[in-house]
Amino acid sequence: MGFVQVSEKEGDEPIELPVEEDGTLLLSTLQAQFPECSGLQYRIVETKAVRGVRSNEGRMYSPSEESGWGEYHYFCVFPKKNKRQSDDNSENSVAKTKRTEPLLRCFDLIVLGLSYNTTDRTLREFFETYGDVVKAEIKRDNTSGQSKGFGFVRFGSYDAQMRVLSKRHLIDGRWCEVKVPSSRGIGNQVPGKVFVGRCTEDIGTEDLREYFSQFGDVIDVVIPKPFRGFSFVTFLDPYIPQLLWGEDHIIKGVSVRVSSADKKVVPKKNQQIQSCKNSSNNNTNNNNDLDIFNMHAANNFNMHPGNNFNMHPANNFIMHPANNFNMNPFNPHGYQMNRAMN
DNA sequence: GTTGAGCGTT
Repeated sequence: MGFVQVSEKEGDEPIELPVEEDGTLLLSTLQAQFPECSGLQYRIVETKAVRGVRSNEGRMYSPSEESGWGEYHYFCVFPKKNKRQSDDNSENSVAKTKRTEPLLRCFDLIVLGLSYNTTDRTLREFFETYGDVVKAEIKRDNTSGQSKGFGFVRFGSYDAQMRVLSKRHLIDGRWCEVKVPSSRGIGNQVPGKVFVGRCTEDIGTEDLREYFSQFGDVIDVVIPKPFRGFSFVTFLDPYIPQLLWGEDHIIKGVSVRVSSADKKVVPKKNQQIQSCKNSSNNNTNNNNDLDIFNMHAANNFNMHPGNNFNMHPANNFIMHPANNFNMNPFNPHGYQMNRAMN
């Protein structure tokens, strides 16, 4: 039974580690002393070159059959720190930056229920306690100058924005709420779901899943049959879709069009609704081919253990399952149970 | 000068 001299860094005081009967050093033995270590190196005295120790399936092999580990001082190799963040492919590291960057972007928030006395200035002063206020504006009647009782506020940091969203604020004696404006056009969207237009027939479910996984966990992919030139992709995280719209997405050389997936009104069995296309929604997408989102298997996001929806900082006030749909700050009206469910 | 659910501009 022999020992190998190993130190964390070259030149450090070495520790002697026991080798196995077959002359190999177990990676587990090594990691018992150097937890993050993934391999060993040593320096050739004559050439001053650094060599790596061969390792396979948890075993490290001595440099030579005859002389074993020799008198070398071995030192540890650690995984590169920037590499360790993304453990698989480079696509994922792209995804991570893409995933957080748009999320951190601030936008105007609507402040509802304001006192008619509240001014731009008092509005700003109130929200400055949360962070840097870029803009604070009361909406007024053009002719009279009378406040309409609502306004807009914009923060400099996403952190502040999230702390403010969807909770009540006592401003000038009135309880007000801050929401994402419906003008952002997401009122009728299905959480986590995107409509992928301009698809070609050779773009299969796995192609879609593979491509969109770089932005977040994909929990469902649907290509309507017969083929109609579009498909649907559902993310676990309901925030992902709005990060994707308007961007170029190229799958298999095809520039597909990603937009919001809107709720479709599903006719009840004995109570047919004449036409979905004549319904009141005036969205420009031909994507009203959806199930009602909360009936779809892929959209049971409230129940999913890995769902971070309820964990979002903006959603830290209601944890009751029955309220989940109303917790999304990006949904100004709250989701409603469709009658097809009843 | 009243009221109290909603949704604004560039």
